[in-house]
Amino acid sequence: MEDNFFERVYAIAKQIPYGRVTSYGAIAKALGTARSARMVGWAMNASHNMEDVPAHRVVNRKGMLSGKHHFQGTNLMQQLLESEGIKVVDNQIVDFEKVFWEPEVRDL
DNA sequence: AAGGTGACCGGCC
DNA sequence: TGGCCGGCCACCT
Repeated sequence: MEDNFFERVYAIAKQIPYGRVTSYGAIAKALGTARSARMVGWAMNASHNMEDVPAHRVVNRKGMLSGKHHFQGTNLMQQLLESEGIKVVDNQIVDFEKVFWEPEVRDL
């Protein structure tokens, strides 16, 4: 699966610690393509096949569960986050700044 | 090959 | 984070 860009995104997503979340832009930035945050989201879309990718820990910069609509259950994403101790209210992560985790920038 | 799309971001009102 | 607009990059048909 080392075909392309997706692999990069997955590598970062897998590094997200338990009980922490990050944003698409942060991942994009770590990849060196900060402006293509959209591409990160697109990559996450394909992450449905990758069980190792905790896509539920990836939200937009506002801390809103923008991608929850793409999960199986309507509230699955929120359930997973709360299960990790992250408070979620109205599709928005509470204390987003506190649980936010910035991925390490790895230059390949 | 060209055009459309997307789980976004930043800027501005 | 109230809402709208443009840009940006890779993927798909």
